Amino acid sequence: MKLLDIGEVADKVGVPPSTLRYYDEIGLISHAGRKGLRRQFPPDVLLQLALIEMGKTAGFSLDEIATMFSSDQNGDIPREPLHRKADELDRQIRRMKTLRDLLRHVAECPAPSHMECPTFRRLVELAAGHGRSSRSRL
Amino acid sequence: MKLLDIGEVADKVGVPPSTLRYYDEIGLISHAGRKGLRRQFPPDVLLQLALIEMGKTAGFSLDEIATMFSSDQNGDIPREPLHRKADELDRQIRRMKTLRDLLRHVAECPAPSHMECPTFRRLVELAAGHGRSSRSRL
DNA sequence: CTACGACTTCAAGTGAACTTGAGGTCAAGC
DNA sequence: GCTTGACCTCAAGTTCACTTGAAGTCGTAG
Repeated sequence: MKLLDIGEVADKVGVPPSTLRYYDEIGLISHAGRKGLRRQFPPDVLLQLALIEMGKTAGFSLDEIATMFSSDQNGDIPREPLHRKADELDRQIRRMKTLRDLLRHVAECPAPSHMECPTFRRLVELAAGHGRSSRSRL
Repeated sequence: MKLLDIGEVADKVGVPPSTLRYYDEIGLISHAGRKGLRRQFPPDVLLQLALIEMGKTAGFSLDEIATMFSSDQNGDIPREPLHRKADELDRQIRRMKTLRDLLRHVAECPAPSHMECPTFRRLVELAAGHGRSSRSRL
């Protein structure tokens, strides 16, 4: 398997090398060797970085992301936490859909102030109701 | 209209008063008076805070959230940016759905290492493809 | 009317996720 | 064989979103 220089990885995924070094340092990714001083990464790192980006988008900390996918290192997969994360994601997705609808509404609604628009208030209340069940520190 | 003490607001929305003071300080919310030294908030602040929570969940910074909904202060609503935010949310939602599916898959998949599971790789590649178009700093 | 508890300000501290800077190393192209 | 540019390390700095601490203020219950 041919290895990728840190610069290539950085270019391909669009993150600066400093970030890759940082991820390497905290053990989120790992290099498969060095050429001189330069870290050389296995191609799989591209997949891993895609996962990391996704996880960040979803609001997970690097720590959470690490534990999410480090599960496969030792072979034993803790299913419960993964299902819980998935459920959390589902709730988040629902809230984000509401927010999206809200934004689109605000963009179109002719009401002078959104707080006075019944549609707006209804959407927010709906969203607030959904959110109440799960407190997620971002 | 009856005003709410900062403590009541904090209890109702489940955030500490310190956070409310902070939001007040940066102008994300505003109080309608004081009773002694205590900030008194108009009831609308509850809606606003629900919006803020939603925005945070969606990965927006407090600054972005502020500009998103400060648009209605001066009466002129910049529609374009709102639609762009909504579109960004749509892409994010799609990525989150993929991540959710991924997590559920990982929880069930019997493969020894996820990186070796074709289903897993397909899902990640699919997600990576989606994500490529939009870079969102979280 | 006094004590209490929840608020107040202001400055400083915290943690996450990086970035930047100084000073150094190295492989590749000319 | 020397220059160049992209990497290296390590420490320190930055931003965001708060939290904490010290010292003080005030409305309400007893």
